[in-house]
Amino acid sequence: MKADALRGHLDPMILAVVEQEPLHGYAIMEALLERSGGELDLPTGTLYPALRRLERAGYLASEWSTVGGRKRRTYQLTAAGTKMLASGKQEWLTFRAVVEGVLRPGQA
Amino acid sequence: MKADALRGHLDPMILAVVEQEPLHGYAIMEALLERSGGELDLPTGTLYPALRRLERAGYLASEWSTVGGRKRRTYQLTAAGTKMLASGKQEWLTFRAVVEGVLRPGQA
DNA sequence: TCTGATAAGTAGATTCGCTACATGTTGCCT
DNA sequence: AGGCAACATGTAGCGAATCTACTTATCAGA
Repeated sequence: MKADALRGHLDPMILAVVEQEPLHGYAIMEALLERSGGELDLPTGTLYPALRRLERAGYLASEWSTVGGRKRRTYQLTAAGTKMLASGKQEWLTFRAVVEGVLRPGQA
Repeated sequence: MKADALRGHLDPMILAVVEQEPLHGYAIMEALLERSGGELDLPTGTLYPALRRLERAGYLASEWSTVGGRKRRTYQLTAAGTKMLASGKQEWLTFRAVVEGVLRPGQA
């Protein structure tokens, strides 16, 4: 999968994996990897800046903790993040309709 | 629809609209607009550079003509472009599966 | 002891869609 | 006659987000 296919779609995906329960960065990476069937293996240089961006934007809130001698920053959805996720899901459906309307992926 | 959602997805869409018949730039814009149900209204500063990029990459070939006193550059798929389109469609399916696996857009 | 997994981060490059601008023709409306 | 919308193509430069490559540190197991 090409790198910039992800552009603009990563944010809602990150929000989606912390929807059920708060997770720390590394766990978010693993969750994305698992939910995508092994396709979405984000480099840390993508994920960590993205998390900070989402926090700065007010969609995530973070908290430090230490588990087994390792420091974790755990992220959870804010109210704004919940709204953002909902609208992100909606925008995905629109986007999908646009691409498929143009691409007609059924046709060989 | 956000601007950079399009990133990496525009190329196969452009190739798709010239699949059936060669079209000139302006007609490609209109075809995209129509097939997307009015959602995909590309600025010329996006489309024309994209067409040149696709030609430089060998996926499109162009030819000048004059119709009704107006100059047109008509683009058609090359053999490489046809292959690229096919793999682009395939990649779209993978991408869609990844996003939907993570997003679960069915869930509110 | 050394490697791999866990954990978080930054710096800098690249890419591409965008805004804004530039140019010219045709045809319709007033 | 004049003006404006639609037709038609293009460039320059900006900005944002993902990437590669690197850094730091702990812990478990071979």
